[in-house]
Amino acid sequence: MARPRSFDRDHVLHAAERQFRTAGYNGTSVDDISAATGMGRGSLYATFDGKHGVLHQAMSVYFTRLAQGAPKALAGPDESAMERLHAYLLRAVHGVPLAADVPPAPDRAAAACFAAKMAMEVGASDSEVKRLANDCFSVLMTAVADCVRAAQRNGDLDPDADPDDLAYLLLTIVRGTDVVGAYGHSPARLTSIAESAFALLPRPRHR
Amino acid sequence: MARPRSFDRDHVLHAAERQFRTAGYNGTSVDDISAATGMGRGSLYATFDGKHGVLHQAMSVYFTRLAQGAPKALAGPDESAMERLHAYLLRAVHGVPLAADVPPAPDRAAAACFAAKMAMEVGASDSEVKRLANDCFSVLMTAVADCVRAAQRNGDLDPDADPDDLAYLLLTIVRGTDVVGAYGHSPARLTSIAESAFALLPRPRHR
DNA sequence: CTAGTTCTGTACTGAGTTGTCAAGAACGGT
DNA sequence: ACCGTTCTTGACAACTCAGTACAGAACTAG
Repeated sequence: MARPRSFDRDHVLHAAERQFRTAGYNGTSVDDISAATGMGRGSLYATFDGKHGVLHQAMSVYFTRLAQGAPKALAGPDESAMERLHAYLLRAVHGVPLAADVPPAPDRAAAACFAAKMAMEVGASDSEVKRLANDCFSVLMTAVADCVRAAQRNGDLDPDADPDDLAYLLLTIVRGTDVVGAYGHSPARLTSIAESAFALLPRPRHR
Repeated sequence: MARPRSFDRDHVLHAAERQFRTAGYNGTSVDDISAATGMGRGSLYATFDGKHGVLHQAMSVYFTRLAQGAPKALAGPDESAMERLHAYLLRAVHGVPLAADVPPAPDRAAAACFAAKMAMEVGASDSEVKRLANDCFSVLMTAVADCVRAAQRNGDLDPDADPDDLAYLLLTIVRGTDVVGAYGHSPARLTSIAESAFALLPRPRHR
């Protein structure tokens, strides 16, 4: 009946995410988004209701990606829960990739968690961004806390430790890695931080 | 001989810092800076060379503030080194205050480390910002690492732990707290994170 | 009091920005 | 083949912004 869309919504929001990540929200104009996505101004406004809308929906897609990826990366048999936590910490060194098949990022500041970066920049004046970022965090929290519980069941972590507290701390470290990475520290240094964190996880009391 | 300045340089840069913190670099216009500082456009350009200059010099002042405050907060007798580390972690919950006598911040996103926030937003495209932020980090690193060494001397921390690694990790956690705070988590939650981190610090091997 | 120097306020320019609109293009049903 | 519907494109007007220029104010040495 009508003319079909000539773009793929997810693909467009993906490109917008990359743009927002590299230049920040206030650092990208609608024309930048237009260039990055290939969509014209008019279509952008009609489809996403301008910059605000593009950001919100891009964050929503990002959330979906996390909600699928994080549990997949962290769920599994109790025996290998510690390995998964270890791998998760080490992967944080390279930042959050745009997609599974895309190399994480050229410069480290653009590799930070999209939700975190937007929350830091405009979260104070845009409560929707804050809410979306919080949703992303919650999804990660659940996945990490579950993995911590698995490690506890397997006797790799102190069963007396509060798994939620531990998960909060681990995610705080992961987000902190984004910041320290933005300072320009080498991947080797970030790896060393991640390893230190892993080494300090509370092991079960000896015997 | 000539007309004297009618403003105090440090006071102006302080006001600019507050503005940049709350609205971000790209979110504040020169007029915003003018309004926040009380200086006219002309004077701003003549004195600081525009927005770039204001940011760089504001960060420089911030660096000076850290370079004085952090060692003061973390240096002291070995016996109380652990207490100082503990207090430092807990203070991070409320963010970095604008000044010693000013309450840290209204909303938590503006309470994050000024240097870190700027590095995250524009560090990728402004290497001077990256450098200044790194300087801030280095100053903190030295102070924290020294305090860790003091705690080790006093037998409160495992002497086999690398003090630099530990300091990097602690600062990563502190910066991560800024991010988690920006998500909107309660101070109680942030305090819990800080306490968890402190509890996991490596104690000397029993006996 | 005057001359010289530095600072301040404001108006201006050119570039860049946002959001809107209308004209045309691509489709499917009839 | 036509028509209604939906999408796209490009242009447009109003506005904001960064940076500059200039005229005048504040001050002091002599």
